[in-house]
Amino acid sequence: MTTNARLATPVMAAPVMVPDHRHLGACAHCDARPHSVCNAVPAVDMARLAAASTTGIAQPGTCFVEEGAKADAFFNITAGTARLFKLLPDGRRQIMGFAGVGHFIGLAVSSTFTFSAEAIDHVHYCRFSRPRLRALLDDFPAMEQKLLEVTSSELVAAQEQMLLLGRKTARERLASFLIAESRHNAGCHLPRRQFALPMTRGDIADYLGLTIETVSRTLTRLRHEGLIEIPSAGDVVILDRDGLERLAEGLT
Amino acid sequence: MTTNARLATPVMAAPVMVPDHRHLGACAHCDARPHSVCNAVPAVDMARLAAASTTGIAQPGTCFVEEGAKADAFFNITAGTARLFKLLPDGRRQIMGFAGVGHFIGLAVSSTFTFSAEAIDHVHYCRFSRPRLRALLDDFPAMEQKLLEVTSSELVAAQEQMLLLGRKTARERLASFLIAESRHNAGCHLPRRQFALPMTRGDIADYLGLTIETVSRTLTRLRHEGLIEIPSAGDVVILDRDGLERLAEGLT
DNA sequence: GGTTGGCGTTGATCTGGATCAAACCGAGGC
DNA sequence: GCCTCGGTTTGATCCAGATCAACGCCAACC
Repeated sequence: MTTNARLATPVMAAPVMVPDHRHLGACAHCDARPHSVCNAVPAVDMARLAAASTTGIAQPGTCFVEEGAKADAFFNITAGTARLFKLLPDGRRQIMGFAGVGHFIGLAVSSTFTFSAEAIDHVHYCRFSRPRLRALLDDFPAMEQKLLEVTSSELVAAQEQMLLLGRKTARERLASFLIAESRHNAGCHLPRRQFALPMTRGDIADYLGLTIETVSRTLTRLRHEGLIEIPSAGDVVILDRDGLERLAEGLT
Repeated sequence: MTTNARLATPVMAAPVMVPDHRHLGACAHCDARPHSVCNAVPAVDMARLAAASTTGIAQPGTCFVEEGAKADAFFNITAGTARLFKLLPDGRRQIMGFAGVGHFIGLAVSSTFTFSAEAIDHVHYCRFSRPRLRALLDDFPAMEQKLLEVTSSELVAAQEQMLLLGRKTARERLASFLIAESRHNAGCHLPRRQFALPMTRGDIADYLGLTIETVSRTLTRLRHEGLIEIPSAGDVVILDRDGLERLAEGLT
C-alpha cells in the first residue's frame, strides 16, 4: 500500500530566481508561447505580459509548488516536465498528471495549493503573482477564455482518469496509459509507434493507482502477448494499436 | 467487477420541453440563481439571460445528457439531483459526481459530451445552446470569470477523488465520502451531525470505486466501531467526527 | 576493476475487496 | 393480510493485485 516513503517529505526547492531585468520582449521570443494560455495576449502587448511575471528554474527532484502552502502565485512551465501529486500522511502518493511545456499550474480558488509540483528534469517556469494575473485577465478577456478552455480540458481528462482508477483492471490501465502517452508524445503529428517514457516505473504506478511490481509485470505480459515491444525500460513500441485500444476501453 | 448491467443502456429522456413563452423575468425569480453562475449577470440584464435559455424537466431515471452525443448545449440545474457518470462497454460504471441545484453541466471543448447525466428525482434545468452561451459569455465577462472559478473548483474536487480512487482503502473512502456529504448537505450552515444519503448503495459504490457489498459491510463496520449511526438506510448520524476525519485522511 | 546505489524484473505468498449466494426488509399493490 | 419487488444486509469463497524477498542491470565513482 505504501509507496516511496522518501516522498513523504518532498525536498523544497531552493528556488533559483532569475532577477527580472529581462528584456521586455522576453515573452515575444518565448518557445512555450504557442503551447500556452499566453498566446491569447496579442503580440503588441508582449511587454505587458513580460512585466507581469518573473522567471525561475527548479532543479530536478525539487518541489516548486507544495501542497498546503499559500497559493500566492501561478506558474507557467516553459521547459522541462514536472510531476503533480498529492500525498497521504503515511507517504502514499497519487500523481495527478505530468506537466510539460505550456502547462499552467496553481489556478485555485482556495488560498493554498491542493497538490505539489516536483521537477523531473530542469524545469523553467514563469511565475505570476495572484494580483498581477488577475489584472492581466481583466485586461485580456481572451486569456481568461483560453484559461477556461484549458481548465475544462483538464477536468475532462481528470474524469477519464477517475474512470480508470475506479473501474479499470491493471492491464486496461496500462493499455490506456500507453495509448495516451503515444498520442501525447507525438506532439502535433500522428500518434507514433515508438516513443519514450521519461518517467520511472514508480511514477507510472503512482499515476495509475498500482504498485511498481504490477506495472512491471503487466508490461512484460503485454510484451509476451505481442501488443508492445520494450527496447529499453524507457522506450516502448506499439505493435498492435487496435488491440491496445480495445483493451484500454475494456473490451476483452 | 461488473456493476448493474441494466445501466449499460441508459434510458434516454423523452424530454419534457416547456415551450418557452416564459415571462421574461423568469430568471429574476429563479431559486437557483444564488447558487449558479447566472448570478454573475447583473439584475438589470435578467431578460437577456432568460431569452438565451429554454427550460425542461427530466423524469427520474432518464438521461438528459448522454456520453458521446453531440454537445450542442449546456445545462444548468434549477431543481433536483442528477448523477454524472461514464460507462465501459461491459456496463462497469464510474460516477463522477452528483449535480444539484446551480450545477452547470456540459462545458466541454470537445464536440461531444464526455459523460452522461441521469435524473435521480425530477430534475428541472435551463438549457443554453452553445452559440447563445458563447454570446452571453462575451457580453458578460463576469460570467466567464465565475465559470472559470466553478470549473477550477471542480477540477480540485476531481483531483481529490483521484487520490481517493487510486490510493485510499474502502474504510477511508467511506469516511471521506461521509465527511464530504455531511459538509455538502449542511448547505451554508455548519456541518450537520445527521444528514440524508439520497443516493442508493449502488450509486455510492460506483462513486467510490467499490461494490455494493463492500459499501454495506464497511458502513456496518463503521457503525460497530461507534463512528456513525444508521437510523435507516438513507440516513446517517456522525458520532465521532474527529475519528472519521482522521480515517478519511489515512491516519490509523 | 570492484563497489555502491538506483532502477527494473521476477518469484512466492498474502489479503482486501470482489464475486457468488441467500436471506432480510419496507413500500406498494391487490 | 399476503405477495411482489427493489434495495440492503450478511455469509462463504475466490482472486487480482499487494506485499515480501531476491536478483539483475548499468552507470557513477573511487
